[in-house]
Amino acid sequence: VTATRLTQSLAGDLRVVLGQLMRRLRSMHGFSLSQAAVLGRLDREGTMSIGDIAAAERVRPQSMAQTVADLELDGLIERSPDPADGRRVLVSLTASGIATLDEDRHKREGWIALAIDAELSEHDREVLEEAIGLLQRLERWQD
Amino acid sequence: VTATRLTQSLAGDLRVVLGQLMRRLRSMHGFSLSQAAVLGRLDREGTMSIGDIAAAERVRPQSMAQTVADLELDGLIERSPDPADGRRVLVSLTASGIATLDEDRHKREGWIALAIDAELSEHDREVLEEAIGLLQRLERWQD
DNA sequence: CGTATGTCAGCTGTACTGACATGT
DNA sequence: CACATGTCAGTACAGCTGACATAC
Repeated sequence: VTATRLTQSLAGDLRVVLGQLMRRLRSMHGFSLSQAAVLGRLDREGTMSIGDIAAAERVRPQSMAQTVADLELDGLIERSPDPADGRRVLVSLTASGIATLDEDRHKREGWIALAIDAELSEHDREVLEEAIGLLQRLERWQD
Repeated sequence: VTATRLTQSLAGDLRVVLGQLMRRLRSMHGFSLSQAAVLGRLDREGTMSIGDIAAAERVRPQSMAQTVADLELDGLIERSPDPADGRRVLVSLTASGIATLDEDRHKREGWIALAIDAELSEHDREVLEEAIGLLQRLERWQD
């Protein structure tokens, strides 16, 4: 029932590097990490509702509503009611949001992606992809 | 210079699963994740100074001082001056801290370790170990 | 009516920077 | 003296829950 000492070390190393990565990710952007994540996703996937974005980012709708509200204050996204369903709010990038995203990409946005391209071999990328699947399984594990 | 669309997706998936894992880790414990991390580390490595713990967890000494102060208020750890260097503060588990850690292990502590033992094959564990090294390289990458 | 979507308010946890006291 | 260690105060960020309004 008890985890082995070796597994505990592995788990500890994982926990520490997760924390480091999260903090480095946070510190890299002019806007916040959550905001950058939303901008990038809208750019990749186009207009989405708040609930859709929340589901994709795996946070509560209330949390995403706040992030989207912050982005709207900065003029980077635009909200409009869904003509087909008055409850839904459609979120899309503004011209200013697209420009900001482009500009930021040349500096700091997409940092993980750039690091992956610069640092990892093809083999490494395959290992990372497999490991992401493992991490997802761990996250979903129930005692 | 620009990352490929595929790498961007990989990076996005990684970012999302990192966030999920961090949040799940946080929600699993009676005490906070940082507190649990410190208790576990003291148990594995014995008495350490605040600076030592901060370095191992890769956070600033000021942050660790706060975590340690919280644990002291709960009576789970004990602070004592280093007889050999009056600037240093040695931190060790109290009897109550050891008891709390033991008790919690049977419920929620060491959750990642338990999940790894339960969910991952020997091959998976090797992949994870390799991936942790890759994540460390990514974290240290400089543009 | 019940259900779904989004919002408002308040809270917790985490770690940061800058300024400082004290000990070597 | 300078340097190291730790602490205090203030700030930023991220996400949560509960209560609620509105639309289907």
